Amino acid sequence: MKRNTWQREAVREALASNEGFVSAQSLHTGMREHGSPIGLATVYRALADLATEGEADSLQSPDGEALYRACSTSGHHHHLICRRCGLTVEIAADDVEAWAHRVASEHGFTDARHVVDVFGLCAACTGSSVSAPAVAPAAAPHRKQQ
Amino acid sequence: MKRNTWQREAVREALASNEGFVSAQSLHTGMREHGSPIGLATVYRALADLATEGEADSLQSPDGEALYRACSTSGHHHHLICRRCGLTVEIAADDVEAWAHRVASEHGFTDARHVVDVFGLCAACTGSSVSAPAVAPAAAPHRKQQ
DNA sequence: GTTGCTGTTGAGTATCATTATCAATAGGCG
DNA sequence: CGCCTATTGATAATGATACTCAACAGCAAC
Repeated sequence: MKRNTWQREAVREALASNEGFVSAQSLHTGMREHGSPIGLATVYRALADLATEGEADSLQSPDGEALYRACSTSGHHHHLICRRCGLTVEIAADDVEAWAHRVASEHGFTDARHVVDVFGLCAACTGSSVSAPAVAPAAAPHRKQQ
Repeated sequence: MKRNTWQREAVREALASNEGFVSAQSLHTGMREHGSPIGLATVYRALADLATEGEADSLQSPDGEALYRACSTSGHHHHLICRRCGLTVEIAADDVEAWAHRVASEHGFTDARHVVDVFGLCAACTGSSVSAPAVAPAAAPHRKQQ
């Protein structure tokens, strides 16, 4: 039986309070900074569950990190993501859905899924593009500083 | 100055001899099995270089691994990938390019890039879908066995 | 409210991919 | 041929994520 724990709810809320995509790591760090003693493993588990249940969307960042986001639109959709501040807009893309299935079947492929995401600079970040990030860095996805 | 080494050439060839996307790890393993004493770090470096120079395309597998492929089409294009055997077809997608830029600018985003890939089952794999993989597993991207 | 069963948690550890380190090696120009 | 320096590769380091297992905490029955 599935139990209700404050941890799972806390992860859901922390995710919902985020504008854009966040990594499990940074979500965990953020939650601890807010006083929650939640464990890292639990955050990973909760995020995986939410993604499975369709309450969250996930994508792979170019760095190979998995990023998560609580999505308001329940159905299938795609994302327009600011690569500077992480701001995310949900976009419907019926044209693209149709295109994906068409090219798949043209080449004999079946059971087509697709990954379609657009990265750019949002209006705010375009303006302040040359200087340091002007927006809350907490909202931005975690980046490795290698 | 950029030097020509047999290692770099060997990676290029190994990549070219592959139908679909391969991970750096499996490419390295395969090369060693063919008798090449090349080092893992060198394979990573060579793949990163090839990707930078546009001689190879890379994408993140759902497992978070980076996969590489030698692409014949020089310009910008996308991929239709069999999730069973790794077979990859290069597809042009002018419609999608236009769409991506349109939705980006509609939302005030600039400098739009996009990730567009279609995963499915190729004709051969669709036929043998219920049983074990019928195609050469060497051609399939490496998968973690967790 | 108490008890007991069992799903969940979390600290630590393991694993895997990838990158950094650095001494030894080998292009390629003179 | 010899030198300079880019490249290599064995190994260690790093970072994300998954696993382990004992302690804990929902929840239902009493």
